[in-house]
Amino acid sequence: MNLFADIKILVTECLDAMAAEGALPEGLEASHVTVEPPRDAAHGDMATNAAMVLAKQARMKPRDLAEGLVARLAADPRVSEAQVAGPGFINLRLEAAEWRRAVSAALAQGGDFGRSAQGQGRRVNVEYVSANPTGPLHVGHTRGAVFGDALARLLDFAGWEVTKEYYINDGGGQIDTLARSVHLRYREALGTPIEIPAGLYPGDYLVPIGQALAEEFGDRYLKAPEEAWLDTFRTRATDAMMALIREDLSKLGVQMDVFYSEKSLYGTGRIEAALQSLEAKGLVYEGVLEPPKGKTPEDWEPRPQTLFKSTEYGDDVDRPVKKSDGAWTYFAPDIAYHYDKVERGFDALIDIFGADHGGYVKRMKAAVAALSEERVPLDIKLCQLVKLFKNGEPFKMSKRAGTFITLSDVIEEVGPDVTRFVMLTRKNDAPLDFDFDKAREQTRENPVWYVQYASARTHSVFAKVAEQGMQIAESELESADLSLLTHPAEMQVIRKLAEFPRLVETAAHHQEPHRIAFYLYDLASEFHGWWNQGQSAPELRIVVPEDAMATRARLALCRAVRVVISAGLGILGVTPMTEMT
RNA sequence: GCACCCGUAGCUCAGCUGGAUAGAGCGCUGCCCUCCGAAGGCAGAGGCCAAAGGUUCGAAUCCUUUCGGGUGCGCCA
Repeated sequence: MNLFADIKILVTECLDAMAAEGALPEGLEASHVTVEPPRDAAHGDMATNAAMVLAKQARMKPRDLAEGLVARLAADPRVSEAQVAGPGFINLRLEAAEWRRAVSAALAQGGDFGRSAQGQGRRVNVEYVSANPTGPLHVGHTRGAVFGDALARLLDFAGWEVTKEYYINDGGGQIDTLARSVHLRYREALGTPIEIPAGLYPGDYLVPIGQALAEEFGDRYLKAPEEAWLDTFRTRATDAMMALIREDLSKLGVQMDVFYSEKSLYGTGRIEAALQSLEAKGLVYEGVLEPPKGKTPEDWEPRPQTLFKSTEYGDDVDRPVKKSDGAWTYFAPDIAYHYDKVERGFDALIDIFGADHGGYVKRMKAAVAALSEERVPLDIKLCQLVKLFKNGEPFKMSKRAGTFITLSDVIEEVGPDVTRFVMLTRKNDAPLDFDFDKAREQTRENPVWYVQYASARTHSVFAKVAEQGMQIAESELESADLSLLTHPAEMQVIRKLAEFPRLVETAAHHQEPHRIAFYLYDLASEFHGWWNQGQSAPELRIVVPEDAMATRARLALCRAVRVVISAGLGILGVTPMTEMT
C-alpha cells in the first residue's frame, strides 16, 4: 500500500471526471502531476501541483482549475480537508484512519511492506567491486561493494529482477606480475632467501599461496624457466586471490550471482565478435590519436592504432581497442564483456566504478549504446574516495598488508553492520569520511547507533509488557484498535511509516540507497520523540498497565516501526539489533 | 588544454523526476533528570543555497559563463 500513490490516482480520476464533464479539455499531459508530502507540515498531509501543471495547457487560471479540483477531492471519503493555497497548490488532509492503514499494512505484510512493482520485473545487471584479483579488498573496494550491494537490494525491493555480478580482471599483465610474485613466495617456502623487487606485489598474503604451491610441486619449478610455470602459477594465484576476495565479500555479507572471467573472453572469438559488431556499424577504423593538449607526455609519438569511433556516441575522442603492437587494449575485452551482458538480454545495465575510473565512463556508455543500438541503457555510478579517521586523526596504517587498509581491517574494527551503514550515509558521488570512533559512539550523532537503538527499543518494550504483569501476545496486535492512536506524536510516527513505500520508489528511481539510511534516521527520530513523551507524561507511555486497549494499539505501532526499520536495514544489508549491547 | 564530479548554517551533510517561509546532527545560548522510560529530551539564535546571466507561473534543483576544490586524460588493467 502506498497512500501517496492512492491519492495520486484519486487526483487523476478527478481530472478525468472534470474532462468528461467539459470542465477541462480532454487529453491533457499530466505526467508532471505529483502528490507529495508538503515541505511544511502546517500545510497539510499532502500537496498536489496538478492545477499549476495543467493550467497553461487548459488555458485556465491555476486557482480556478484548483477550485474545481478541490471540490471533487473533498468529496472523497478519505479526504478530510482540501484547500487551494499559494499559487495554486492543493493541500489535502486525510482522515486519520487512512494513515493508520499504513500500520495495519506493515503488520500484515511484514518485511514486504514497501515492496514496489515499479521495476515491473525488468532485468537489470549490477556489476560492482570487480577488483583485480591481485590481493585482498581494501577500503575503496569496500565502499563500492556496499553501495553496489545496497543498490541491488534496493532495485530488487522496487520490483526489478537483479543480477549481481563481479567481473574478474584475470586476463591482463597484472596477473603475470601476480604469478611472478607468487613464484617468489614459492621459492621462499622452499628455503631460498628472497628479496621482493619493485614492481612485484610485496603483500604477505601471498606467503600461504607460495607454501601451497611448494607442497604441491616440490622443487619442480624452483629453477625452471618462467615459461614452464607462468601459466600454472597464473591460474593458481588467481584462484587463490578470488578465494580471498570471496571471503572478504562474505565478511561484508555480499553474495554475487555471477563471477565473470575476463580471461574467458580471450582465444574464444568473443572479443573479435564484439568488435565485428561495431565494425559492421562502421565504428572501427585505423587512425592516429592527437596528443592531449596542455599535458603532452614526454615520450609522445604518433602511432597508428585500431580505434573505436566512440565520438559518434558522445565521447570526447575515439578510443583505441588495439595497442600499436596489435594486442588488445583493456577496453577491448570490456567491450566484449558488455556485449555479452547486452546479449544476455538485460533491460538495463549498471556499473559501479571507483572515482579513478571516471575517465572511462563515456567510452563505456558509447560502446554499450553502439552495441545495443541504444536499446539498453548503461548507468555508471562512481564511488568517491573514503578517508579513514581514528580519534579525528587520519588513519593510514594497516596491520596486515603494511601499505593499505584492507576490508578485513575495517570489518574487524567496527563490524559489517556499522561499515555498511556508515558507507551508505553519503551519496556515492560525494567523498566519505569514515571515523572509527564516531561509528562506535552511542550518541544521536551516530546514525547507525540511533537507528539500532530505535530497533532495540521496539523489542525491549515487549519485555516491559511482561514486567508490568500484562499479557499481550504479538498475535493480538493485528486486531488492535488503531483508532486509539490519536496523539500528535503517534500520528507523526504513523505518517513517517506511510512514507516508506513512496521513499523506496524515489530512492530506486534515483538509484540512491543513501536515501533509505536518511529515512531510517528520520523514522528513528520520530519514534524516539514519541517514546520520550512517556517521560513527562506516563499516560503516554507505550505500556500503560491500566489501559490494555491503548497499550495494545501502541504496541501495534511499535511493531510496525520495527517492521519498517527492519525492511529498510534489509535494503542496506544491515542486521537490525534486538537489544543494545 | 579537455572531460567528469563537487561547492547549501561556524563544522559534517540532507533536500524527494522544478514547487510554498531551504532542513538535520554537531557546536553555541537557555531550560529539563538526585537509578521510577534522560547512553536522552525541549526551545532559541544561525543561510544572498560559490558568483552572474538565462528558461519557467515557480529554480538550491534545468541551461550558459566565471571562480574555487577533487578525479581522470594513447601500448595500466
